[in-house]
Amino acid sequence: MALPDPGEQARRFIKVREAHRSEVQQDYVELIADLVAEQGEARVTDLAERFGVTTATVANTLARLKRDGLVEDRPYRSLSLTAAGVAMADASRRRHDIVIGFLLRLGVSPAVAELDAEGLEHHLSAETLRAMEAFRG
Amino acid sequence: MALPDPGEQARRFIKVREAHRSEVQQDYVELIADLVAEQGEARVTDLAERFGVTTATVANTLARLKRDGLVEDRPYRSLSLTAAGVAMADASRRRHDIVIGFLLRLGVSPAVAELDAEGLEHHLSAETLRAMEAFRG
DNA sequence: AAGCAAAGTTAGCCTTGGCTAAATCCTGTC
DNA sequence: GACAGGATTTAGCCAAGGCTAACTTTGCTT
Repeated sequence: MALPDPGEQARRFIKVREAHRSEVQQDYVELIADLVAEQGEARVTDLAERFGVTTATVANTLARLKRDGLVEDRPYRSLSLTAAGVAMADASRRRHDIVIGFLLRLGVSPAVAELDAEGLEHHLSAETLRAMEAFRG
Repeated sequence: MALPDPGEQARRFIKVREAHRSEVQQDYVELIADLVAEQGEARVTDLAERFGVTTATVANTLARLKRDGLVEDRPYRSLSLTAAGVAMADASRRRHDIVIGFLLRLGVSPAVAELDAEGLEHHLSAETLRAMEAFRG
C-alpha cells in the first residue's frame, strides 16, 4: 500500500473541498424546487424546518444564493429559482435519484438509502454515476 | 415523489453536517498514520503538500487535533498520534479500503475510485458499508 | 561553532455556515 | 382600517478552515 504521489493526493483533497463549497447551494436549490413542485411555493420557514436550522441561518444562506444568481431576489416573497438555479436543481435531483436507486438495488434499506444519499451525492464523479446507473442488482 | 416528513428530512441534513465536522480530523490522522508507516515520520510540510494547503493551515488544524486529544503535542517535532488518534486512523483506513475495493468491483477506474473514495467515505452508514463489503462484481 | 536555509509557528485576516435577539414586514380578523 | 401574530430580515456573535506575512526553531554544512 504505497502512498500516492503527493500532487495527485493533493488534487483529490482539493476536489473534496471544492465539492463542499457547492453542497449547500445544491441542497437549497433542490429543496426549493421540490417545495415549489409539491406545494406551489417555498417559504423560508419550510427550508429552516427541513434543513434543521433557524430561519436566520436560512436568510444568511439565501443571501449567498442570491448573490450567486441562483435564487430570485424578492424580499418577503415566496422563494423562486433563476434559470441557473433551476438547471442546478434539475441536475441535483437527477443525481439524487440515481444514488437512491443504486443503493436500493445494492440491498440497502430505504431509510438508510435516503440518509446516506444526502451526504454521498455530492462526491460522485460522472464515471461513478454512470457505473451506478448501469448496475442492476 | 412526495416530500419526506420535515423532521425526518432535517435529521438527514443534520447527520451530513455532523459528518463534515469530523472529516478533516479523520483525513489528518489517516494521513499521519500512513506517513509514519511508510516513511517513519510525518512532518508538517508533508501534510501541507499532500492536502494541498499551506503549512500555516496545517498548523492551525493540528492545534484542533491536539486540543481534541488525537495528536501528540510536541512542537517542532515529527507528528505522532495518541491512542485515540491511532484508533480513528485504523477505522478510517479500513473504511477507505472497503470503499476503494467496492468501487473497483463496480467497474470504476482506479484513478476515479481513489478520487471519489476520498469524498465518499465520510458519508456511509454501517449498513451501506456492509452492503459494499458483501458486494462481489 | 557559525551561519544559513528549511521547517514550523504565530498573528491577523477572510468566508462559510451555524446561533440568538431584536427589528421589520405582511396578512387575516375584527 | 387597525392591529396581533406569524414570517422574514438584520445585527452581532462564534468556530472551522482557508490564506499571507513575519517570526522562531532546527539542523545541515562548512
